[in-house]
Amino acid sequence: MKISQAARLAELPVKTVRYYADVGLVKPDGRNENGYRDYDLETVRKLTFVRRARSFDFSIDECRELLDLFEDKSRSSSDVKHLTLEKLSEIKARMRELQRLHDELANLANACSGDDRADCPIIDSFASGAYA
Amino acid sequence: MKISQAARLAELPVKTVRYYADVGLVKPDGRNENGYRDYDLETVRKLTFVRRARSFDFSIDECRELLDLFEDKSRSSSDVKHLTLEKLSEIKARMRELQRLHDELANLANACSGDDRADCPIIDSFASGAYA
DNA sequence: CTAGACATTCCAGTTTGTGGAAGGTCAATT
DNA sequence: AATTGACCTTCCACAAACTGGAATGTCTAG
Repeated sequence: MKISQAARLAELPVKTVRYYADVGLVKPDGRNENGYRDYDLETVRKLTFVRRARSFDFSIDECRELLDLFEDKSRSSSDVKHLTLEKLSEIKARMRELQRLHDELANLANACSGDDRADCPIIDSFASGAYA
Repeated sequence: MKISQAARLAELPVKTVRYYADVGLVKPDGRNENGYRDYDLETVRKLTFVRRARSFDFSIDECRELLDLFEDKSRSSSDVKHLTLEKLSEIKARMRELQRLHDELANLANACSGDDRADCPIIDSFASGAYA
C-alpha cells in the first residue's frame, strides 16, 4: 500500500511516517516502480506501535531499541523481558504522577467552582506541592 | 534569592529557569545591583507549577494561559474552571491510554518470560492494538 | 488532455530546551 | 593584593522530533 493508507491505518500524519522512514525507525518494505514507498500490514503494525510508545515519552531511540528486540536481532527473550520490565516501572511511576496531577486539578476545579473572581487558596498548595 | 537557589527549590535546571525568563513564562521579580536575576518564593511556586504541568505535556503556551488565569487578569473563575476541566478530561484520556500501554507491556513481559529466543506471538497483537 | 489527488525530494522553521564559550562578581584564602 | 572557585551574565550553536511549503513527478477520471 502507499504511504497515505499506511498513515491512515497507523493514525499518523503522512509527514511523520516519511520522517520515520528517513531516520530509519520504520522503513517501508520497498519502493514500487514509481519510486513510491510501499508499506505492508506488518510495517503498519510497527508504525502503530511507535505511535503509542511515542505518545508516552519513549524516544525515537527507545522505540528503535524495542523494535529491534521485538524483531529479535540475535537477542535472547530475557533481554526483551528486562527492557520491558524497566519500561513497565517507568509507566507505573508515570501513572502515579498523572493520578496526582489529576487529583490536584480536580481539587482546583472544585474549589474554584464559582462564577466570580478566582482567588482559590488551593492554587498555592497546588504549586507548592502540598499533595506531594 | 539568586537563580540557582530558585532552580534548586523548583527542581529545575538553572538553564531552564533562565529559558523560562527569556520566553516570558516565569520572569524573575527583578535584578539586583549586579544584574543577577532575583527570585522570591511566589515565583518559585510558579516555576514548580510549570515543571509539573510541563511533565504532562502542557505546552509552554498552555502553562502561560494557566498562570494568567491563576493570576486572574480580569478573568472570572469560571474561565479557570473551564480550562481546568478541559485539562482534566485530557488527563483522564491519557491515563486510560497509559493503562492500556501498561497492560500490553505486562502481557508482553509475561509471555516472553523465558530465557531463550523471543518470538512471542503476543508482539503482533501488541502492535496491532488487539487490546484496544 | 487536463484537473485532482496523490507521490517525491529538499530546505526551512518550530518547540523546548542544552551545551559551551567569554566574561563579570563576590567571598575566602594565600 | 592577588588568586581561586563558585557563582552570575549574554550569546550563539546544536539537539530531538516533527511540520510546512515549494518545486516537481505520476496516475486516474472526465
